Amino acid sequence: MAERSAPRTARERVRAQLTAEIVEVARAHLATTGAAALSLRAVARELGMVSSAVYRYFPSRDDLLTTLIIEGYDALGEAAEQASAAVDRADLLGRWLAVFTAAREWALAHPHEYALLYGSPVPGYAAPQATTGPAGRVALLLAGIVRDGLASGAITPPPGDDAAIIHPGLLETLDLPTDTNLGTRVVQAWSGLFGTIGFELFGHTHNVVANHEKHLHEVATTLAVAVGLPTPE
Amino acid sequence: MAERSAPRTARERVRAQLTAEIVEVARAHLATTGAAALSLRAVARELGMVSSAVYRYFPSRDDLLTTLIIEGYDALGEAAEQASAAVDRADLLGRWLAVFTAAREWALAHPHEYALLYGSPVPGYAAPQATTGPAGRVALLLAGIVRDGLASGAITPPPGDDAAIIHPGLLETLDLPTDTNLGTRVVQAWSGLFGTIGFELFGHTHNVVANHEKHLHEVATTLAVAVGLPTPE
DNA sequence: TGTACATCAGTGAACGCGCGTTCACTGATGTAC
DNA sequence: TGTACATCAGTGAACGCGCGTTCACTGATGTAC
Repeated sequence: MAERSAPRTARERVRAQLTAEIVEVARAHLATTGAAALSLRAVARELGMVSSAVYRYFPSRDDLLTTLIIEGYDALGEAAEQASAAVDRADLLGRWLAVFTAAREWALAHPHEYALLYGSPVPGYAAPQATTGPAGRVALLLAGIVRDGLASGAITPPPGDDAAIIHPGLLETLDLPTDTNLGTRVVQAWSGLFGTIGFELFGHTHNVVANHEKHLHEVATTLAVAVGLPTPE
Repeated sequence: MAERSAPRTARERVRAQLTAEIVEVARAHLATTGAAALSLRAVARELGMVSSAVYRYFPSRDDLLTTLIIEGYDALGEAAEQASAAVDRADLLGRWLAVFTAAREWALAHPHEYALLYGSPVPGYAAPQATTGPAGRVALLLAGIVRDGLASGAITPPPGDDAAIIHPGLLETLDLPTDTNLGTRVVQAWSGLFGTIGFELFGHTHNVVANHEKHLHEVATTLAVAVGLPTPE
């Protein structure tokens, strides 16, 4: 709850570093064993410490998982944010496509982390409140692009009644109107993005899609049209 | 490999029934424990038999999983097919929406089975060839609606180059043209459907979407427009 | 119809494995006076 | 600067658990003559 201040003493510095090392090893194990099989004992073993010692750093296996999940969402979110920020701010479609592409690339580079974030819930694990913030970063990015388009007049919002579909508090937070379909379409784009990535990663489009990169580009473009973004021709 | 003929002797009938019972209990366990934690021993226990006896019916845990997966895809596929067949054949949008709605309802009624089919791959399990057929039933349904629309002239195919994105053999099997974007859009609709369902089921749209039924309806409509289906107004 | 043999279902014990978590403890590092 | 005490990291043993799979076996069911 209360944030620790920056480590002062030597002991605190060592502690912070070892905590980070545990997370790092756990993340590496994730990449080979998968989330459900992630084992505290195996992580401890690799670090040359006895399994009970890990409990000085994480009160339980679930807390270690929570850390991995939060860091995963943050890494993915940051990759998408950077890719989007590298594009001319006025080029809405360019930013939109950059988010889609960056998310896919991050997922391909970290397939097991992706599965931890967007695959089946880990049995016996309930995600705490702390994960919801980082989980929304990519969606926020997409909503931000749409908001910019609205402000500049580039986007003509599709007719609809978001108030009946989307949580009103969220529309307010995102600064989106309640009497259009924009919020619904943004959510659709968000789940469409990760649905497409998931299908590729989990093998559902094996022998179906021949060029996944081009396919995601098409999906992103179609979803851009759906939110009213102007596309060339 | 070679298909068994219908059971003749009493022993064969008993065997077929007990095999079905094992699968049934395993499916029930799935609904409470999740796929990764599904245990042969627990299933045997519930059936009042010793764990090694199950090996008379399934050579390994993975084979039991495979059976569950195939039956899951088939149950979902059948639900979607029946819902679609109940609609006037000429009402393309109606059939389309029926498939979306039926898939969501099946998923809500069988969340753990859904997770087994569309969630993260079970660690250490590789899906055999036999699952790919049943896995495609819903996609085939969507493609069939689009094909009907093409044949009747109701659909104006979106321009594009499916040949560069979709496996050409598949386009041939589905009897779809190679010089449009229809195949890509059908795949997008397919992954968009399960992406949306997955987001709902796995809690990603908690505090985001207030009315999931309406939301899926909107998503389905947007995707219908994307494949060129005529929609009212 | 009756007998001899083959097939199959189910048992019970065992192998070898790994897991999360607790607890009393030793010894090192930090802090207060 | 030196000493007495408190804090903390890491140890090692243990608890209690469940898992998939193998194997030699008993006894019942089916088959061929």
